[in-house]
Amino acid sequence: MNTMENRELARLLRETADLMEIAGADSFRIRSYRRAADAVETYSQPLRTMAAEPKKLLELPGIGKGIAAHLMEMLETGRFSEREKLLESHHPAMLQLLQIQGLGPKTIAAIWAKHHVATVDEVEALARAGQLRELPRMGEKAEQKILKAITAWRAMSGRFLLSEARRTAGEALARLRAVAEVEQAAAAGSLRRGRETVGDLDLLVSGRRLQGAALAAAMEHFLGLPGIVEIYGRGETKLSVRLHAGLQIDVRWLPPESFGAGLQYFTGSQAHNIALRGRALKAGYRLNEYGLSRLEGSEAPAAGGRSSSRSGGKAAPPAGLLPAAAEAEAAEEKIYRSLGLAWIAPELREDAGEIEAAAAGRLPRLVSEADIRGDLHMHTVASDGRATIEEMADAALARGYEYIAITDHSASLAMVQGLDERRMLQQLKRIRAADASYRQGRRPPGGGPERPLRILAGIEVDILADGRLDLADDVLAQLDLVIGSIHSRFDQPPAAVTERLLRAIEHPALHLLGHPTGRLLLRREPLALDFETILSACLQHGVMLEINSAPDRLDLHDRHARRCREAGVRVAINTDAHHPHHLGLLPYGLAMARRGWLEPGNVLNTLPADELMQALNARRK
DNA sequence: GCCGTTTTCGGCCCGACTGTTTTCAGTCG
Repeated sequence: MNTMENRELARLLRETADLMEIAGADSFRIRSYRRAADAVETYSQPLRTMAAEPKKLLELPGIGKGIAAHLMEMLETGRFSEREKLLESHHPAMLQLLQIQGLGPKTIAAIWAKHHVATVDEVEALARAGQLRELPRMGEKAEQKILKAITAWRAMSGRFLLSEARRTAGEALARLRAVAEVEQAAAAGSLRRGRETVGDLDLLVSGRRLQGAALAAAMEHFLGLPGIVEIYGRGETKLSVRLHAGLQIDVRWLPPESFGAGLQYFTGSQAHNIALRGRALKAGYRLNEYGLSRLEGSEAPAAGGRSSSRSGGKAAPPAGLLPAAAEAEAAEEKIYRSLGLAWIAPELREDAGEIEAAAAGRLPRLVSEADIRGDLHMHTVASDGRATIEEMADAALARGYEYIAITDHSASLAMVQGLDERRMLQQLKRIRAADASYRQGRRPPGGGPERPLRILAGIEVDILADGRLDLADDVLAQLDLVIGSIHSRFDQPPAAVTERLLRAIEHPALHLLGHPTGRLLLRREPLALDFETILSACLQHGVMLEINSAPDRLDLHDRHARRCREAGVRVAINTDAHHPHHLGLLPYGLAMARRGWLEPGNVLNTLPADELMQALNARRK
């Protein structure tokens, strides 16, 4: 029986599309493969369950006879001959080269044709030797750019976006929890702290009957997790594996009475733990992963010894990124309390003042999912979204939101058929009509009483190289919300991008600055912009910043979020939803907002609808 | 390759920008 998951099938299709691109295949054909990959990945059921009825595959949008046959081959044999054929004439390392900013299929093909070279290391050597510039339309500047991009790529490789890591952690934890003797299972480490990228996963398990043969059986069961390609280490209490994608997972067993202490210890960060242990020492304690104990001369373990509480009553700890068992956090809380500290949210544990604040009782009341009243950045079929205004509105109602803003792309993002003035005005009419209907009250799709939803009209407008916005002022003036983003030439020097943003901030129509510090994608180096200057310009002009929760990008850094708080510049935490289910991806942006110590008052979309409108209109005066 | 049909072919994905050019190819979104 084949175990290929949808994600794996989608990956093979995408890689094949990449190889086809290097091979110079027809671009529409390539696009079909990519669209099919999207369809496979977002399909709700595992395709392997449909292997018996190949015809059902054809019901998926973007999958026709050709790709259905490819999928059947993969499901039945685990192989994909079309891809293998391409790999005979092309090198698999080319797929990595495509991740280098500025290196595209044409250049990669040209390098191969001339030098028969395809790995990152080899291309780097060519560039250093000044041999890349011998290729047509390549010069010294381009060569230097590629060298820089390789450095940036190296810095990011080996780390995984929070969204990917979180999804994998969810699957891995589910597998552990399926074992009867496992009473507690939680993710610790940088994932729990909500870092934008995660190096590896630390999973902790515990259970009173989870020992001896039961523990060994549980570990064995875990090894059935799809995608494991290597077992690094396998001891009595620890298991280390590597997944296909390269992510490493460590599973650690802890005695039940140490679970809280272990969770604290393995959540880190290291700097936080060092500071905390220092504080413990001063107070006469020793803190390690097994608990907090008095140093000699004193008895009575202070905390971490038996987390007893089977209370079941929920103390409702502040919502973290991954819902760890409430009782585990309660055990953690004991440790902090014993050290004279309030429990510190994982996102804050960076030794960045959180311990002092906890001691003084001045920890922020962090913004949480429950505070968010609406989403102010979403796309529809008018540009590159997958759903209509009404479908997005229904999804928002189902989440209990009070308002949304429809913000499709403007014209210069031509690939997605962005809106020009004429189409924006048509879209505006549709949004106003939908608003008129939904503000009267609607029953959420899942049931429940009728509730009103405000639908604001907006645009994600492109900030051009000279700082102009790419829609006419008289059209922008009719919109409730204008988000300015840069969609091209992020490889401009930081000073040029800063200048570009500053010009846009002066534009009276702009409310929100999207991608304010440069995108943090796996392929990209975060841009070092002059953030202080940007912030003071925002403050002066009443422009706010966006924290974009889209899974492949976290634009604002935590230190920047914290500077927003200090400077009094509001942020909006939006999902950039292209599909109704993207509205549920809020945690990625929230984690960053929380790491930036943001409180509800710092966040635009925690405001009630009336106050939100006031805040937006204030910009106009 | 897929899709839709005015159904078995023709349309689908294009503008901004850079570095290389001297008119435009390649990359990105």
